[in-house]
Amino acid sequence: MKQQAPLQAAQPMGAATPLAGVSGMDEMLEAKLWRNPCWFSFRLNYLALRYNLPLYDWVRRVHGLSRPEYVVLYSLALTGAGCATDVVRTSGFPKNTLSRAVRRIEALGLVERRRDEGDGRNQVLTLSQAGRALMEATMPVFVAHERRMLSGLNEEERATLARLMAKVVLDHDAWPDRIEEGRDAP
Amino acid sequence: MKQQAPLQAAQPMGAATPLAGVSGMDEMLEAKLWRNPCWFSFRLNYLALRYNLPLYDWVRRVHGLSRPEYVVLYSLALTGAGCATDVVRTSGFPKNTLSRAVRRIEALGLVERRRDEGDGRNQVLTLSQAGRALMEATMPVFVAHERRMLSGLNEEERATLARLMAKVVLDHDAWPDRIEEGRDAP
DNA sequence: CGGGAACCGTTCCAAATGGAACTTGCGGGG
DNA sequence: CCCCGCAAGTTCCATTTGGAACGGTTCCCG
Repeated sequence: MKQQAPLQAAQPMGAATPLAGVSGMDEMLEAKLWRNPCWFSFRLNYLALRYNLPLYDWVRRVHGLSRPEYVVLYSLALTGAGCATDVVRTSGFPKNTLSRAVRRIEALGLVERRRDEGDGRNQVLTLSQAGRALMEATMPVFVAHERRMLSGLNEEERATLARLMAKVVLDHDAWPDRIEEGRDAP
Repeated sequence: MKQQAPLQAAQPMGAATPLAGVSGMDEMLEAKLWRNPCWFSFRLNYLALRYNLPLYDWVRRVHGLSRPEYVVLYSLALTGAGCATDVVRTSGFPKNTLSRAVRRIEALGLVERRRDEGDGRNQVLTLSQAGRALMEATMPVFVAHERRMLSGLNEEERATLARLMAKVVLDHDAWPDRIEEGRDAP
């Protein structure tokens, strides 16, 4: 095949070894897993994709809701109430996208929105009865898909994974939101 | 605040506990971390977002490449060669999006493409010299951002995280690509 | 007080996106 | 040997997306 030497893998990356015997394994997948200086981001993006695509496609076919719309509902189901900006900060969707999403799910009668007394800029969103019913019908599908994806891990491994990922998330305000132009090597 | 009881958290979710003292902590972020039956997918999506948005915004501003375009280049940098479908399967972008991406980076002289002898359907992509130079200039920025995000973990924790996430990824063909209509409780 | 900065949500519009249909090339069973 | 099915890439086009600019509100500081 005469392939040029790929960029060297930089860091040895811990204990992990290639799992020698996997034969039908996609060559590119293996490279991204084991010869990738950005090992973390690949795992992240790959898993996120395999999680999101089937579920949000299902939500759209069965309930006619887009991903941002469902994300707003989901967020409200967890917190009980919140404003659009809370969802912006915890989901990363741009605020205009969420503004549209809120308008639509309000029109569908899934959420109620009222101005926040005391701060006229905010508007408080809450699930309506219909919204709550929708969430109770759909959440089990999300939970089931997640469990299936994690079924290769035992209970202890899942707990460790949850703990480590949370530890990373909790550092979040040390990260830049924007990377400046010139910097190639900091 | 009179918020309705959120959907119950289903599973106790391992050892992890709320980290009692975090005060300025966003209420919704905390709910999504600690009172979320889909704890895994939230961590996944949140981290992926905080990783992707600044970096791909930077790539676009500084090098004028879209995310799918850069993903193709990145994939080739790791494997040396591959066809568009390999990238589809390891990145999750739809194939028409990647088709456009390949066309553009070819026009920019960053990749070369030739028909695969022996199977005329495939086309083999390889980085050009310019493409390789671009990757060598930009990868360090990606690596640095990833390291910064993981800087709260020590070496051993990072190795554990890498191992566990890889273990999940390697199960990938047991997962459904599509979720069927009727199913609410399997 | 008063003016400027920051913040929330909305609107506008050019550009990216992705589902579906299409083209071309391989392969396997009558 | 020839169809029919399937896989890789491409094209088409309606929809979604998200950057930028805007209006209204609150906060801060002189």
